[in-house]
Amino acid sequence: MAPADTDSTKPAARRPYHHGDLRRAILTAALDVIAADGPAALSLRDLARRAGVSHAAPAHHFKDRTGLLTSIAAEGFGLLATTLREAPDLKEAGVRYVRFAREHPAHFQVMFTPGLLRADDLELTTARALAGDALRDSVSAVDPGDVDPRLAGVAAWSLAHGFATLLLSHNLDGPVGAQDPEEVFRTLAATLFR
Amino acid sequence: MAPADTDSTKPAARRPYHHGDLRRAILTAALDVIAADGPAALSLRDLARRAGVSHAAPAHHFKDRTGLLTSIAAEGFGLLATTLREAPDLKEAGVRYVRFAREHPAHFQVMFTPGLLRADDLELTTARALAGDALRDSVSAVDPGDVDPRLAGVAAWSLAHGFATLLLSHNLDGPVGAQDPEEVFRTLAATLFR
DNA sequence: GAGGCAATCTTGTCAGTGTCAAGTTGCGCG
DNA sequence: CGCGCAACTTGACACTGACAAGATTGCCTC
Repeated sequence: MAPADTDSTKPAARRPYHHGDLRRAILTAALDVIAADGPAALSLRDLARRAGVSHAAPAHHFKDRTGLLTSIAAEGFGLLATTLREAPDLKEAGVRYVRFAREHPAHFQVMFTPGLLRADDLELTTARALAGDALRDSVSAVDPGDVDPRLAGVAAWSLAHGFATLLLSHNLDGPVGAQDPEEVFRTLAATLFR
Repeated sequence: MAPADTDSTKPAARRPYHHGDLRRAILTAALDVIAADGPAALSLRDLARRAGVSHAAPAHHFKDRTGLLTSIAAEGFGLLATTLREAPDLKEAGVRYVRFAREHPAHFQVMFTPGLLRADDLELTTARALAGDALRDSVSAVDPGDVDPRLAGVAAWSLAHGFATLLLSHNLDGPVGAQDPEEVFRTLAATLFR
């Protein structure tokens, strides 16, 4: 309850005002709820309660329920873009795509559910474009071979996205079992893209 | 508006009672809403209004909002199973998987969003198992070659599912463009599984 | 260093929703 | 003929998202 650090030096970024970092608090609480019970279980009032603020406080940071989810999606695409950029080659990019979905299930789920998002939001569209660029670059880095690069991109993305989605929806619990999903995907991609 | 057939012969199945086939009416209305605006936009009271019944009527056929969605998912898995059974080979099964997603977007969406469903529902689990069997049979029909058939199944499913999902979430509007998605998937599968 | 200003948060309210409980209707079957 | 049961209605309650209007507080300027 009592402030742990009363030193006057402001850490680095803007520490907003008089209550705390509400925006971030609500975001992380929302991510918890979504990861546990899906976006449908998310309630602004519940998030406000968890953060110890009044029921209308969230609306000031994210206007809407849709606004909150859109912010989450934008953040997700940003994270995904940097993740893909760190991959040395295409196959590894796929592995990290799957890892991203497992480590950020809430982001992932929201990112690919357009019905929840404000499609024309600027932050969202730019972040998504950035992630798209990262994916395209990964594809073009591979030896062009004889296939249409755009088709190859769709193939790689479909494979990784399908695997990740089925994984999150517990549809691979049987086939994959106790094995490490990333390793399964690695061998899968290797046999397919040989 | 007026009943077209007033003949006393009951068609074949149980024509319920004094109002009409409410269960089916609510199901199809729900599918319309979900296809248009996603499962989040679905309201039992709205469905009741469309069917011209009182707000609590749907609860008698599907207990819950979750119950309604679970029924939709079960129906979807049933449809998917028969669809897959009709395919001559594995690649064609993939094509029909994609076609299924396009023709039944509401079913597809709900089927793979576990947060909306009653996971232990009997109808659902049996229908899902049936679809799983159909998929497995399609995979085992192909020349076993040198790869683990279970891995091959996961690969094929991931590819088709990822493609379908990305298609429905409008993430392939750019790369695929005006081309026929099924044809794109066909060539994609051909180059990948050569 | 004092005043004001804008961002942040609160309080109050409204329509809409899911769900439960209890009543009503009407068909079918004995 | 009447009785039972499934299908539906009516009513109520707690909860939610959204909006409007007011209160608080940190910061910036002069």
